[in-house]
Amino acid sequence: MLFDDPEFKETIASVLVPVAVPVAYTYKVPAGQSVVPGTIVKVPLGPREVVGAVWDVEPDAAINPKKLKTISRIYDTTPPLDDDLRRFVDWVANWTLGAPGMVLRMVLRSEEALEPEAPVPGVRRIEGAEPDRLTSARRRVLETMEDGFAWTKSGLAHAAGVSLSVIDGLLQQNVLETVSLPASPPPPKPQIDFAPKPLTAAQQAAAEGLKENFDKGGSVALIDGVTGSGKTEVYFEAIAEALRRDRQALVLLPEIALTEQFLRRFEQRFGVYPAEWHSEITPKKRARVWRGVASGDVRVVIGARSSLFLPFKELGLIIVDEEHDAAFKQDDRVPYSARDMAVVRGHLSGFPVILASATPSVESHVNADLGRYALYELPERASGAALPDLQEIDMRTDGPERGRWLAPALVHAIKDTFASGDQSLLFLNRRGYAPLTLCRTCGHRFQCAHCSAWLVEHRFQKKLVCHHCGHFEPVPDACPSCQSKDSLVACGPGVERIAEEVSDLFPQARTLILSSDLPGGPERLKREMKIVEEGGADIVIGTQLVAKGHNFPKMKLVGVIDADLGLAHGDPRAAEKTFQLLAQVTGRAGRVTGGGKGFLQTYNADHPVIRALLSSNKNAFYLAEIEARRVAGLPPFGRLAAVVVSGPDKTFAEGFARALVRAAPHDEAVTLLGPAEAALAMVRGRYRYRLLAMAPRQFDLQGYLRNWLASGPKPSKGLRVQVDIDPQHFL
DNA sequence: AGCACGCCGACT
DNA sequence: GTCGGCGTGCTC
Repeated sequence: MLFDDPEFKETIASVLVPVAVPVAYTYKVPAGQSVVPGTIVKVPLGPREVVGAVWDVEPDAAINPKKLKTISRIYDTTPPLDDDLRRFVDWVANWTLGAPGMVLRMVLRSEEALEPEAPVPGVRRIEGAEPDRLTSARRRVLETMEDGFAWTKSGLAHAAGVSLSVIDGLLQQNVLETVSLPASPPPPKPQIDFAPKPLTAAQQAAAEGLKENFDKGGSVALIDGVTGSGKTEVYFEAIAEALRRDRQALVLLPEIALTEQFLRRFEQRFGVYPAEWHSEITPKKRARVWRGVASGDVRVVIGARSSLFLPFKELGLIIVDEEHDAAFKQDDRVPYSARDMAVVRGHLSGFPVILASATPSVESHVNADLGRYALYELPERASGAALPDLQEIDMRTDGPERGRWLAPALVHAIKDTFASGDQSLLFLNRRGYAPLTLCRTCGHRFQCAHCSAWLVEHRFQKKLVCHHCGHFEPVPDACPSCQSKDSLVACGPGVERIAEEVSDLFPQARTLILSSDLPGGPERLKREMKIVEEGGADIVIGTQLVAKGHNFPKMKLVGVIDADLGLAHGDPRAAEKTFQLLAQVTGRAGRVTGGGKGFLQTYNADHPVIRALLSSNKNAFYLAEIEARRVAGLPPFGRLAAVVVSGPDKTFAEGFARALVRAAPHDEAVTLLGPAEAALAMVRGRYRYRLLAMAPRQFDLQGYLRNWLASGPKPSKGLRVQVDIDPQHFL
């Protein structure tokens, strides 16, 4: 019988498609062709065709075979996704309660990469052929081509100093012929011993320890080093070790803005630039990096969180720099934490992962403390310069007069710094002139019509702006409520107001504001950053964007205008975020030349975050956080799981959370911390309610949540369940 | 009538 | 995530 003949037997395969469905779909494999798990394919899906990957061959077909469609294309020039990557995709999907296909989508982000690189059209000399007339331009072209190699048209025109039409003329006369140049050659490999820097004793010890981690499969190391202690030099040695072992390495950075200087430092150490991967890479380069990573031609990638899903051929190391940074969390589509998933990928594939930060997150600190992570501390600046001398200014007793924001002690320090020709940085994480405007007569407060936040006055632009949704309106002459004229007062300071006070106090000083909303956009900001770096400003007033990346060699003084800002709101990470931000900012003082000074203006001099900053004792901060959690009756760090439930429907989110509490075993209570991180969610304007639930690890949250989502009341549209759990405990 | 927009469900 | 179907409501 025909159907018993193996030649004619139809084979089927399950294929993950980039769609939010919970299972892989089944397709027929075209006759005479074969696929393996991981093969990248194109399949019909509804009215269109999509790229997916074979997840299983010969599955038990659970669907009417008559319904099956056939795989329309098999990408056989691209290597199939390996077991490790497929396990990783499944793991992340389960972890985030998302569809595996949506995770796979992050792997297959460059459809262009699946095609072999298009050959470059080029030209070559036809042996012996001569042009009818040898003009000087033509002679230059032929001389340039004497080596006999093929050239691209534009490259040749440029090298010979002629226009393209000269080349076209020679082609016309059959002196040159068009050929296909092989696509661009593989990028040069990093040279392991190109220019290693001499290491301090502490750096050397850390580098040695990291090398040993390669023999302990899937281990995690935390490098906790103060600003300027040379963390980068240490993990460069780990990259060198990965390269020695013929493995690829990946460095994750939280922001694109940080890549440029990293690329330069890498080039100085290894002699070549690493491949770059982030959202602003052009599609062509993106495809080239994807292919290179899959073929093994690319050995080191430096990228944003999405590079975690690249199909490395032989990945052997991931480094997460600035591991505490919230930018590693993706909030849309598949919500994942790249830092945590990096740990997972290392664990699944058995290679080391390195987390690095001057201010590690509390969970990483705890993991190191519990011995789950190897800890390497770099306590000193590599240059030997002392850390800045930090002092508090208690605003209750030593504050400025009414209507002023700089305390006398800080003004004095700025004066001294200015007199000795050094720079001062005044840090205030608040854009605009004043965070609140109200009417002196009737008490009217300017509120955003859309989201009820206060409108922030921007005096330069003469606008009242909502920092949550972007809504703005002109500053009116009269109070809209009582019509009184000249009765509006600005309450509290923003950077613009501090700048006003500074110009008043130091009219001779060159003052500059660094804030993301200045007219002129990113280009102007870049220019001004450079001006500051080169010493072209004496007093800089900046928001949080001065905290990272840039080195200001002449910066000798940092004054934090309001150290309490950010400690107040209901975000459970408020203390941690404030500590990290202020530690990074005050760490700038004297970073390059040493001998910096810092001042914290505070009304909460007893707050543990302020105390920890002043004592330069990070441990005091971590102890305080751990204690705060104990006092609040929450499960300790390192032992808990958390789920963020968010959606436009308060009733649903709360019902969900309550059901979660009820479902937990009574002695392992799930704790609710709602509405947590609500501010962040609302900034994005998508969710009105957000709750954070926590449960101990023994409680199967994923299983419970899946079940609940499937059988509970129908969730309103826009509901998101986001898992925010340190996965270390589940590995 | 013709079409813009929003919501909903299917997609193997 | 993306598409088509279908309802509502509005107009050179």
